[in-house]
Amino acid sequence: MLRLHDTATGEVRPLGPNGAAEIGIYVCGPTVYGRPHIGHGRATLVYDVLRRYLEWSGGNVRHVSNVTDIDDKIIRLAADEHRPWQDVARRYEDSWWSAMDRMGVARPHVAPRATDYIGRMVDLVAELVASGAAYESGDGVYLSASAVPGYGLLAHQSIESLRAGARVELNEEKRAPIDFALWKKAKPGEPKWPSPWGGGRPGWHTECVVMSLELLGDGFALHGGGEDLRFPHHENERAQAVALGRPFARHWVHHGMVLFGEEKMSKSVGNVVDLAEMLDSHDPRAYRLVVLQAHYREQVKVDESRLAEAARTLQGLDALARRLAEAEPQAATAEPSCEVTHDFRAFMDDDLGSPRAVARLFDAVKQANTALDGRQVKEGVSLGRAALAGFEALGLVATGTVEVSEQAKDLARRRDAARAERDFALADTLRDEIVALGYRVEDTAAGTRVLR
RNA sequence: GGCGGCGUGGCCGAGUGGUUCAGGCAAGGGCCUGCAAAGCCCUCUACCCCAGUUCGAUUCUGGGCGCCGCCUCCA
Repeated sequence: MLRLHDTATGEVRPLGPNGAAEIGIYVCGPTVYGRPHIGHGRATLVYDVLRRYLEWSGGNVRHVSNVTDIDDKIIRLAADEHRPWQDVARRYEDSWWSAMDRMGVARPHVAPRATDYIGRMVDLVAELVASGAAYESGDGVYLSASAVPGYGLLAHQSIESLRAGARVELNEEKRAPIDFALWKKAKPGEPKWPSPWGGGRPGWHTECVVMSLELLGDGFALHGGGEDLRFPHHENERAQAVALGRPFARHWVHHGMVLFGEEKMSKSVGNVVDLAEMLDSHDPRAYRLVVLQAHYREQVKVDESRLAEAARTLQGLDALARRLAEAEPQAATAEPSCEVTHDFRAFMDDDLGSPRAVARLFDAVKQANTALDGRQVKEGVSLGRAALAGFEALGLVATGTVEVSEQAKDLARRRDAARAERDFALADTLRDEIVALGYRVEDTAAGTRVLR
C-alpha cells in the first residue's frame, strides 16, 4: 500500500483505503494565460505517475484537475490583444492539452473550468458571509483568516508569524493583511458574473474548494500541487472548507520546483523553458525519465545535457525491448520476475521513491541483458518483462519497433546481400547511406536492423 | 525578519551508524563484431567544514559556511 508524505502532518503515512474504494485526487491545474513551460510539465508528470501507479496497484482513482480560465492575467492579455478573454483562455488551454498529450500524460477524468462553476462559488461565498467568517468591503468579499481555526497548518506557521511576514501591500479594503479575496467586484470593462455583491468574479482560491468538493465529495483522498501553492493557495482553500465545517482533503501533497541552471525557473529571471519546444528537441519520454530520477519532493535541475542524457538512457531501454521481442517466441511462458516487481513496488510504496524504483528497474535491465547474452533466454525474458512492466507502470513505454522508410528498408536489404557476399566495402557504403537518412544501424542475427 | 529544504565521486542523482554494490550519463581498458553499433565485463573519481556522541559517522547531535525555495493569483 502506498504511503505518502502529507504536508499537513509532516509525516509519511498511508494514503488511505485501497481497493474498491474510490481514491479521489484533486490536482491544481493551469491558469491558461500562456503556453506551458517545463515546470508545468513536471507538475503533471508527478501526478500522472502517482495516478498511474495507484491504478497499476489496483486502485480505483478519480482524478480531477481544474482549468482556471478567468483571472487578472487573462483579462489583461485579452485587453492587450483586443479580443474576448474566452479566446485567450481557450487558446492556451488547447496548447496545454496538446503538450500534455505529447508527454503521454493521462487526461484527468474530469477537467472542470472555473467559469462553469461560478454559480456554486457565489453560493459558497454567500454561505461564508452568512456565517460571519467573510465580510464585504468596497472592492470585494474577503475571508477573515483569523476566523479560521488552525489557519497556517500548511504553511507550518502561526497566524501571528504569517501576519508579521506578510509582504502583501496594504489594502484599505481588507481588515487584516492576511485576509484573502473570495469575490472581486468588477471594474469597468472587466468580465463579470452576477452576485449578491454586484457583478464580479471569484477569487482564485474559491474555485478549487467548490470543484473538488463537488466532483470528489467531502473528505476526498488527496489534494496536490506545487510547493509554491502550499501557501497561500492551498492554505486559503483549506481555510474556506474549515470555515464551512466541511471535511476537506485528507492528504496534502506538494512537489518541488524545477530549477533551470541553479535557480528556480521564472519569468523574472528569464530562464523559462517552453514545454512544447523542449518536446520538439528531445524524445518526449526523456523529460519523464528526468522527473522520475529525482524524488518528487525535491527540486529538480533540468538542462539540455540532462535531457540528452535521459534520451540516451532510453535508447538502452528500447534496445532491450527489441531483444525481448526477438527472444519471446522462445520463452512464451516466462513470467515477469517477482523479485524485480516486489522491489519496485516496495520503493514506490515508500513515498513514491521513483529514483530507487527506477534504479532497480535499470538493474533488472542489465541482468536481463546479461542473461540473454548467456543464452539464458527464459531468465532474460522474465527479468526484462518485469523491468519494462515497471517502466510502463510509470508511463514510460519502451518501443521495440521503429517506423522505417521503404528507401531505408531497401538499402538494408541490399546491405544484407552485400554482406552475404562478403563485399564489406559496399556494405559499409550502404550503411553510410542509411545513416545519412537519419537512422542508426545495428547488425543482428536476422540481418541489418535500422533504428532511429 | 519568519518558515522549510539541500550540500555525495567528471556530471546528474539515491541511500545507509560498520561489512559487495545505488542507478543513469561520461571517460579508460577488454569481450563480442568483417568493421561498427548494441550488449556485457573491468577500472576510475565520494560523501561541504569544525566539534561532539560512538568501538566505529557520509549517515546522529551542535555550530559554521554555502546554495535553493516559500512568506507576491509563480507548477
